[in-house]
Amino acid sequence: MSVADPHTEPRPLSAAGKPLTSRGEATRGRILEAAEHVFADLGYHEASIVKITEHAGIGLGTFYLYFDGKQQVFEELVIDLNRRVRRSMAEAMAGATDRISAERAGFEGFFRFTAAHPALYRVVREAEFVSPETLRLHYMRIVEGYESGLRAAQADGDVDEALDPEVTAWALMGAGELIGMRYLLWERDAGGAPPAEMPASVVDDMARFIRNALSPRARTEGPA
Amino acid sequence: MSVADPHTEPRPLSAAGKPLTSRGEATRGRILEAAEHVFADLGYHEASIVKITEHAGIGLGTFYLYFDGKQQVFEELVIDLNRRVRRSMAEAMAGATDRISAERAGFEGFFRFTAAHPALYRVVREAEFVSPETLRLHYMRIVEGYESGLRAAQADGDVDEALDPEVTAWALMGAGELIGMRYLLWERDAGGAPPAEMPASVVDDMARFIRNALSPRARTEGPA
Amino acid sequence: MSVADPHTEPRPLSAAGKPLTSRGEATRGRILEAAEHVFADLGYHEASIVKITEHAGIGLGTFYLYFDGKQQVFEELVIDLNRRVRRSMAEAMAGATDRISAERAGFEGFFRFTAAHPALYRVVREAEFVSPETLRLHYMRIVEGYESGLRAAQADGDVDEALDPEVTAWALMGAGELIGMRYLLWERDAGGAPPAEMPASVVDDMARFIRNALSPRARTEGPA
Amino acid sequence: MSVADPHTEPRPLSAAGKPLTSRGEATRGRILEAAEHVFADLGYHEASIVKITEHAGIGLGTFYLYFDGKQQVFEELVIDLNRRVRRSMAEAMAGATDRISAERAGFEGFFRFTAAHPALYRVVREAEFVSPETLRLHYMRIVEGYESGLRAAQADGDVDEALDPEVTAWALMGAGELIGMRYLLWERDAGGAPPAEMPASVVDDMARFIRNALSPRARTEGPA
DNA sequence: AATGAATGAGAGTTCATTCAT
DNA sequence: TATGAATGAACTCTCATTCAT
Repeated sequence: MSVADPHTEPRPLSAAGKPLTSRGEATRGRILEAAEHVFADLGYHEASIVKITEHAGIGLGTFYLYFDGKQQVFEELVIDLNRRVRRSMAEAMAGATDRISAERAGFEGFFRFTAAHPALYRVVREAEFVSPETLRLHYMRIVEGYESGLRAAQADGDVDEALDPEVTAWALMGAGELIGMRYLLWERDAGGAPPAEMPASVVDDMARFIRNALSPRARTEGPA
Repeated sequence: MSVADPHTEPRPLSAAGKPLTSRGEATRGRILEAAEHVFADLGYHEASIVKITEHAGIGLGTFYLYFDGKQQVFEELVIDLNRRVRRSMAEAMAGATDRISAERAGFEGFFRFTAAHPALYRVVREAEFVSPETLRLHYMRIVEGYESGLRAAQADGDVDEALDPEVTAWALMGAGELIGMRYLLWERDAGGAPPAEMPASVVDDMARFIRNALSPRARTEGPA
Repeated sequence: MSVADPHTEPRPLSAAGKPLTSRGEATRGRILEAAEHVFADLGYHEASIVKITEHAGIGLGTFYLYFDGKQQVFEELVIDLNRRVRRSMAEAMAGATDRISAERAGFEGFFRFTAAHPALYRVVREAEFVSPETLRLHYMRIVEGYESGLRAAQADGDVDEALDPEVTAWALMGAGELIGMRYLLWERDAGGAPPAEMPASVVDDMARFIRNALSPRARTEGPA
Repeated sequence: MSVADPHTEPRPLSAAGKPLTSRGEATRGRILEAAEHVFADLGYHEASIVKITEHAGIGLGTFYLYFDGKQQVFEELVIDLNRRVRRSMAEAMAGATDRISAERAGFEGFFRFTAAHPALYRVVREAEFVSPETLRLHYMRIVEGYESGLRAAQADGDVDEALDPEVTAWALMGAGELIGMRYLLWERDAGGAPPAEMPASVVDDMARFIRNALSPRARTEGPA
């Protein structure tokens, strides 16, 4: 599993499109932090601009100096989240030597991030209010690096050549995401809180599933 | 892929908990139809009771004779949707003789349903407002039959014994669902509309992925 | 304290003004009983026709066969209450020989009734929704007998001739009523419930107050 | 008759609990004025927030910046009314030299206030919706000063020692209140409007009643 | 005589957004 | 650059009343 470079820098502008002073940039940052906190806590619709600005310690009107509205700040947050997920995955995969262990490491990175920000991730997944385009991009960005990684591995003979890299990449992404929802968000431990990290056994089972699915196999049968 | 029996019948009651006359039952049905339409069109939050009752051609107050509120109709719709998804899958799998083709058929049934009701399925997946319990149940119901099918197939030697049936079932569910989102909801054809059915090539690629992941393999290496 | 004869009979008619059959009369009675119960429990505005008919064990529409609406059934109830209050007072005063003890007995009758139906009495007193005319009549009916009783007692030399009978009657009525509110409705005993009867000491204190106010006095001073 | 000091100052806060700017304070004041007008005109239940804000000439949402809801403005109004009643009574009693004339003056102050705001006073008295605690406090505040005044006068020998000061205070309060209702609210003059002030003769009669009730008397009989 | 499904005006309340300061 | 008072459209929900059965 590999992902596209998540280190592209954002370009901070005011809502009117003007470049920001350093003071303005600081205010903008505080709003984003507050927004992440509030959205994760309350979900998109329960969150309100008043709550965000109160949490940020600024006046209500100030919000509109930096953002066009609720939806816009949310979309920005999704884009940022996407960057962070991909970074978490990229870092986890950095030391891997072969394809199979890289895959496993990638998912570990993904699960680690989800476990660290469960509420935030849930809000994004349940995002009727993110524009479909943004949501599609969110997945696309993660999947596209994955897909080219698979292609390369197929060329090296590390991954079954019969698999379509695109469909396979989406399938694995979906598998990983639902596993994350199932074991990190919907599972409650004794205290009622979601577990702090993905159980090792689940990661092992997932890795075995992936290895099965991907590794080249001696074919004796005819085509599917 | 197998699913728990989706043919359990609902028992229509008024909001006050009383049994319905046939006239009442008809009205209730019209509300549900209208609600499905409106939710699919607008999503949960943009939908409103007024829009639903207008669409149903009834008075506003009538809605509250049959449902406690917006959330309750929605949850009822999700439960109904779940029943229909499972029926669609069960029917598709009915004729399959071996495990691998049954799996493929199950996903074809799933994709067929999603393609037929793309907006509705999207609303359910993006469902911050469904109670987490309902959402979890939605997946659980689908997955649990799947899981026991895997167990049985493992006993018969048709599926790799090294796989954990639970994790595998969730992984495949997630894979199928995201594939559905990707190729049915987010893909737009020339006319801007989502495609009416899953392209055959994608189904083939998915089937190959599943066969790889599940079929037993001669093991020469040690454990992962 | 004396009161006008409270034994005048009501004339049961349907909402359309027609005389009732015995079956209809029974239904009407059940509605009135249920209404008293529900109004006392919930107050005027929290009470609803549905609750009343449910309590009466009849259909919703049936209510409108016997009453014009919510307000009408309430006014009827107030009139009935008035009759019962006056009866309770009249019975208490029946055995009294002299004026002073008759006064005391009258208040005891009044307090006894209030203690037996605290919620109902409260609802009537707090009756923005009773037509002002009905409310005025409620007090008038009680006070008018009182007033003529005072006049007679003045003629007999039992009550201070300098007092205006009308003003005095209203003053004593108000005194008694607020004492009732204070010690029966607003006072809560240990268990949180209002006391079941007026404490004897309060009745004694009240009686002393009345005796002071009413009994003729040797006048040595000039006029007030 | 004496009353506890009614000059304590209120501290205006927004609904969110924040201190107000002078502009905010002005708006809040306009809402209160409008609310008093509308409540007095229509009673509690017929009054609505829309009517209040329309009368105040402000937007609907503005109301909720200053008050939590209908009930809260109303309770605030009752508290304010209570303060004004007590002030009116205190001012009337200020010049009185002896107890008896102080009592009379107190009632004159009370009647003057009721005559000036008849509708408002009626709404308060008929207040099923004021929390019982608030209503009880309303009376308590007036009565408690009254009661201690009676005690002091008993010590000085100006008031009959045999009377219980508490019961007597409530009795006189009730007497005065019902007299107010009777002659100021329920009495209509030729033009159909309630009289602008309490007729002097009624005040005289009331004063005589009070003097009788309170002044010490030579006792030759045994206890009541 | 009795029913209860249907109605819709109107209630209280929220909150993203504007704009004068 | 920052503010927060003001706005009003839109929401969910209630319930007295009607009327076809």
